[in-house]
Amino acid sequence: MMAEPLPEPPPRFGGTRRSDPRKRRTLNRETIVDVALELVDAEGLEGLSMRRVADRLETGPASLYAHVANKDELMELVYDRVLAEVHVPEPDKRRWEEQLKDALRQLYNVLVAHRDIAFVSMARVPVGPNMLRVAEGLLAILRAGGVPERVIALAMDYASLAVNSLAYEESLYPPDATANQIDAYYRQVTDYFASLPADRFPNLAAMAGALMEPERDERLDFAFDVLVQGIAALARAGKRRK
Amino acid sequence: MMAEPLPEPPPRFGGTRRSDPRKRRTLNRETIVDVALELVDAEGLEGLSMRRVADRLETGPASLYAHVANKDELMELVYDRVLAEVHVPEPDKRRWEEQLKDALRQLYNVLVAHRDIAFVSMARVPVGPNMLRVAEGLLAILRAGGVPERVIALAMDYASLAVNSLAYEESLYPPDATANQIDAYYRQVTDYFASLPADRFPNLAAMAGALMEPERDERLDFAFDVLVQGIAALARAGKRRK
DNA sequence: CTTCTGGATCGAACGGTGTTCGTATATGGC
DNA sequence: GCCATATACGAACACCGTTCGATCCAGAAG
Repeated sequence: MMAEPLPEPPPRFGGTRRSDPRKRRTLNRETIVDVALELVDAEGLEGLSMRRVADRLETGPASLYAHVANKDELMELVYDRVLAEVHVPEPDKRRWEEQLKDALRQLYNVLVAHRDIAFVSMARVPVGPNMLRVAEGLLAILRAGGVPERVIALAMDYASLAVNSLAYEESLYPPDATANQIDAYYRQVTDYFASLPADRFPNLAAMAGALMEPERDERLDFAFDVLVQGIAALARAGKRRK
Repeated sequence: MMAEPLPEPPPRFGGTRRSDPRKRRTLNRETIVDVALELVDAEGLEGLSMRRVADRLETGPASLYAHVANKDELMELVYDRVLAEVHVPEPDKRRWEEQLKDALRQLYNVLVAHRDIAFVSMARVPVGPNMLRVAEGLLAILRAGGVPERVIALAMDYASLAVNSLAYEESLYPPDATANQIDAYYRQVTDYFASLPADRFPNLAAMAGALMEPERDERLDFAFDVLVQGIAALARAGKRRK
């Protein structure tokens, strides 16, 4: 921890082109990404703008472009920084399904902890060092499990899509919403479904209650179960065909 | 087809507050959604702005807000308009898995045909009349197949997420990119993976080729297979537990 | 037929956005 | 000590969603 920095002294009398010349040469990719991640953590991607990053660094937005190609690249750098928190275990061939599920779940948890950052990797695949590390770890688990190469290729693709979109979807609930508020919203939707004309929407009206019942954790478990069981089933089929 | 409309006559001499008084009262939700969809089809969601919709209707952006709450609502209306193209078949209990897969695939195709419109339903669930109709149809198929209610609730959730995110992901390739360009890009990524240090990334380096090999159609088939097989497996498990 | 009124219309403006341009500046290599 | 070059950055451009208020006019009320 550093001591709280003193407030800025007033500028010299005769006009100041540089706000504080001592501050030069302090800008770099790393601090820019740091600040950008702070903004994302505080307000989500919507709160991230070049101007606000620049403000926090006491400079103008143009200065950032010497270190970062554009906002997209900055977001990808932030995304990879977040992935630094993910740890993928050493593969154990007897438990590959469980390991895969745990790893995906951990990935999900890390993403959700940083608001809607998952959106970044839905727009394009950000190939940063940590992304590579995580991918390497997942590949190791699948290969140790004896999953055929072709199935691995497809599974990696689909798994990353599933984790990222699940995380993104989850992140859209405002983090300060109480369980009561979310519950109230669900009840509203349920009531609406139940109120639909039963002749045109018999199934929707009948299942209104059931549709809204599953809790967050159950939905997640279901999604990862579907994913891993599906991969395992296709792995067996793939091996048989060989 | 109507005759090409004549160009606007020059305004009367003494200044014109209304560009053309005859044109009043022509604005309504439907035409606004029409124009918005045109813009999305032409340039994707990025090309959709209140100002450009207004321009095409020869008015100012403020005029739209009498018919549409905000841009989000407009996008949801466009999304539901797109879903009008989806037709879900009558359920046949013996073929529910195949029917489900076909329906999801059709939904996917319709979404992809309208650029990145799928993004709209990832941000929130747009409950429009066509969304209801499609949901009703999917529910009918799953119920006819004897899938337990709880599994249906979870499956609907996950299926819509999967279809929408697959469609969104696909839509990010610029539609005017040639197969050659996409191929070249893949080769570039493959080469990069292959060039990674084999001591730190043994699996990634070894599988570089295999990872990029699957074609679009195969990736889609895999995803929908995983989804439907996973649901079927959990449906069996759910029934047994009863 | 006139008057009233409430919704539709819409010019102007507010406060933001990403990015570029041109210029100023300070530092590393000579 | 000089200079090339990477960095810094004020200003501006071209957008964006949305709001405010004034204006207009169709249809209801009298």
